[in-house]
Amino acid sequence: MDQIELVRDFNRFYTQRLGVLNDHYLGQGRPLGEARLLFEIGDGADLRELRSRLGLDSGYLSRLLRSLGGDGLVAVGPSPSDGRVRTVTLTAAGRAERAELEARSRDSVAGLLDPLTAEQRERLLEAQAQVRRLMRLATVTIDAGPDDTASARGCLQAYAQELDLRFPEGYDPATLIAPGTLTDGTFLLAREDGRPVGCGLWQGSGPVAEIRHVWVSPDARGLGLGRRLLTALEQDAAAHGITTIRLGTHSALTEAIALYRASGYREIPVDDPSPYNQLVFEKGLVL
Amino acid sequence: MDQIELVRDFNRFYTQRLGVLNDHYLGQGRPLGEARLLFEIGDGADLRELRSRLGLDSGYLSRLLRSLGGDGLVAVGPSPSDGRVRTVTLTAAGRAERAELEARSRDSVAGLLDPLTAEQRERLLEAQAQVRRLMRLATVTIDAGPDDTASARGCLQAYAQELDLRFPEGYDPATLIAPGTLTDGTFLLAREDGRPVGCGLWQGSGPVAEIRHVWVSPDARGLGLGRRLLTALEQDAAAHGITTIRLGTHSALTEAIALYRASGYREIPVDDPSPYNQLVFEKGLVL
DNA sequence: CGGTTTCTCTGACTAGAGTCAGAGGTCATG
DNA sequence: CATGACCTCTGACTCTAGTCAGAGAAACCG
Repeated sequence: MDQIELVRDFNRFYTQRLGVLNDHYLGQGRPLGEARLLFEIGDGADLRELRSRLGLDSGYLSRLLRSLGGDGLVAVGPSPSDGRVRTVTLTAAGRAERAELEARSRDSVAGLLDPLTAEQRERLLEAQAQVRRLMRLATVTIDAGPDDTASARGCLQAYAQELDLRFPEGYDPATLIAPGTLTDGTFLLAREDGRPVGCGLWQGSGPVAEIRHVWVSPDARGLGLGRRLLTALEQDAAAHGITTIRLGTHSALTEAIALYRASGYREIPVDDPSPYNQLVFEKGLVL
Repeated sequence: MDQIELVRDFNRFYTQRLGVLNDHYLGQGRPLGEARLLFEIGDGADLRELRSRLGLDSGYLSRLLRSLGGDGLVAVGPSPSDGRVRTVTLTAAGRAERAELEARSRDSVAGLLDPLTAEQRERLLEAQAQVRRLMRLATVTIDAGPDDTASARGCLQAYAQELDLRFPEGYDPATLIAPGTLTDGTFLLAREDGRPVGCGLWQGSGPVAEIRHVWVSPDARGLGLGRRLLTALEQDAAAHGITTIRLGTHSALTEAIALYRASGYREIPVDDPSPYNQLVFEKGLVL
């Protein structure tokens, strides 16, 4: 079996097992759509928000809520801030039912873990975490785009804020590339499910260009996304005729430095106007 | 988050990702039930067999096939061997459609693997295999039962056959415990999705009892099922007042010997009537 | 050979999940 | 205060998935 078949086989296996688990804990009169809604309402939510979060038709949502309301599980009322919007909250009965669903779900998972030894459970969790990290990494998209969209600005701002915290001397946001001024180079934005989770850019017209502002959102760290971004930047630069890439970094950014070294960069003497670039690295690119 | 929540969280993550993958490749007019059927028909199958394999109502299956037949994808005809039974085969168009479904599925998985490096793919596959092994192990049930059911006899026969192959001197099936004669002791049968995948028994009335006939089906090896069976036998014996457990084994069974040593058994001098028991191990039980 | 069992098909239903087109209320704005 | 945008609700549908009861043909068994 090749890799693709192995993954498909695992997917089949896992959906089947999950189906058994889910049928077991949801098999209690309540249709799936309503059960999902009970969870998503949480401590009250606007219908508008629920609709977009669950991707439901407004008529369908209305009907689901009426059904739940008929069983006394939810109460729908006007939003205090906007008279057009309606908010839904769980009643005591609704919270009880949600708690029962939660408990059933927990029980069915507990039943799964029960026959395993403590060490086997650890191994299962670690393997699941590994699968998840790699699948998250695989589904992050990296695309070139303008550096002055809201998402791009958000990433760059987060980057600046983080450096300001991590550098003993702080970080002056004016050091950032001015939005919209990147003409010789490419800005790459990484997204997970549409949400921006990282960025980076390269800049320069000659045979030598510089990589700057490589940043990965805290909740997407440990996936290997920094490396993917770096590789994507190198490939894009090489495709634009760049043969040597440089980058400067601060000695406080130890993980970044390790990544650069592991990616084939070698340190060169510092000759850089920026006070933050305490180390400079260089790598030759081949197309 | 505790272990149960971590597993639930992974399940949510994986179903969501799988949903995206599946919607992508099955999003093409064909309802899920019919698509599944197209796969399961394979190179022709009896309706009776399909029904039991997929757990379908006979009326429902009939209708699904009529719909597929209306699109010219399948042909239903009488079975050559039994006039009551009908067989269904894929037409050329049906094979083409199935191939297209397969290709879409493969493409969507290939798209997932594509951004990963070769090493990351390896790690993903290994982690998936690990998850699968542990989940298989966790869902195997081990229950005490009579040793003369069809399932039990099947396991014991397979055990004898395998020993006959592995022992240079062969194995005499008469050495097996005679079915139905196990009075002092317990026969345990391991099942995966109802299918027997292993067995084992302990026997003896005194404070000392013997574990015999521990066997794991080849397709369930590497899961850790041997250890689960051994532990289950020890616990059952201890619960019946046994304080010392012994077992004899053959020097050709190296994995079994390793398992016994790792499980706290220590070798004792051989004092056993069976010529196959070249080594004897012993372990004290605590309730 | 006749009765019983097995297998398939048909018709009549049900429930869940979701879509679509308005109706009518609420809000922001010129 | 009129207008358009926004939000929710209702009624009328559709499609999928599945259940149930019974009819009719074929096979099996004594």
